[in-house]
Amino acid sequence: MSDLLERLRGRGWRMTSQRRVVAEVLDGDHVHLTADEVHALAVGRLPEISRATVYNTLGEMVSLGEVTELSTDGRAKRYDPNAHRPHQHLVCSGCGVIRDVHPAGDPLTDLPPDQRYGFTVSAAAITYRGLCPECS
Amino acid sequence: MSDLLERLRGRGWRMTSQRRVVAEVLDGDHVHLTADEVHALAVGRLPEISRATVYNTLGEMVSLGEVTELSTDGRAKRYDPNAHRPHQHLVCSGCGVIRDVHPAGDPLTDLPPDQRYGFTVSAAAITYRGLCPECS
DNA sequence: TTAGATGCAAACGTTTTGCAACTAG
DNA sequence: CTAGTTGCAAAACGTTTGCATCTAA
Repeated sequence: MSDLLERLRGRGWRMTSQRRVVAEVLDGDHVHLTADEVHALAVGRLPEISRATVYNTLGEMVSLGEVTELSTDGRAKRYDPNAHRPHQHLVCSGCGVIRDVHPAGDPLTDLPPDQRYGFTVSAAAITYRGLCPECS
Repeated sequence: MSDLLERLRGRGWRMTSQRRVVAEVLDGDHVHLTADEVHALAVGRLPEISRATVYNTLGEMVSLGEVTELSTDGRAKRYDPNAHRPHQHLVCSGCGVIRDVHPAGDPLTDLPPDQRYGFTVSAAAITYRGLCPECS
């Protein structure tokens, strides 16, 4: 729980029941959900919410920088409500579930300038892959 | 160039003109291509090759472990023929182009056992993000 | 009151699949 | 000869968009 809703409110973001429910669903869970999973859970609280609104809302949260989009698995994107605290991801190759992990050090500092090829490097993400207890 | 074709032949993989052309196109280029880009280049050498065959062939190469699939950007997957030599990726947020980089150290060793949550961790990939010289 | 959010359904880009024809071994 | 591969077209999948309606501020 990282108070996503508070942060969005604090930014003066126009609040609607749909947006609140999307934020609550995303923030309440510690695994990272796909857009469709968010929609399924949101429907439980607000039956008339549409898939398009969920997609649009998630996209806006990403643009605001309050949510991170994870394209880590080959299938649907997953959304991470924990955009402020630096962390990395542990992905199960079997079921696609994602856990946050916090290895030591900042990966950005490990890429020497002579390996940046003129790029302006601004972020680094580490994805650890393996099998979760259930899948192994 | 990493002799992808040789490796595939060495595994007794049934060789056809389509498969050879896909392997050549993928291996000949140092940027990492999308399936559609591979198809476009393959058509230049073998006009009747179909999109489905390119997709299937790339998928098989991935299953064989000779090619790595990169879902790094929100768009189409890209394919990396260099599945042996350990390396990381530098992705342009503007145009999606991907470069190989070789930072020091093995990221796997940076994830302590108490952060593995029962997972059998087998791989770690670092994605550096930024803007390439053309996009910045 | 009104700029902006919603729901619907249709479009979109990427990838997979069913099936008959073809071909490497 | 035959198991495995191909091309085609259509379907599947995740996601985005156009537009009329509705609503938070």
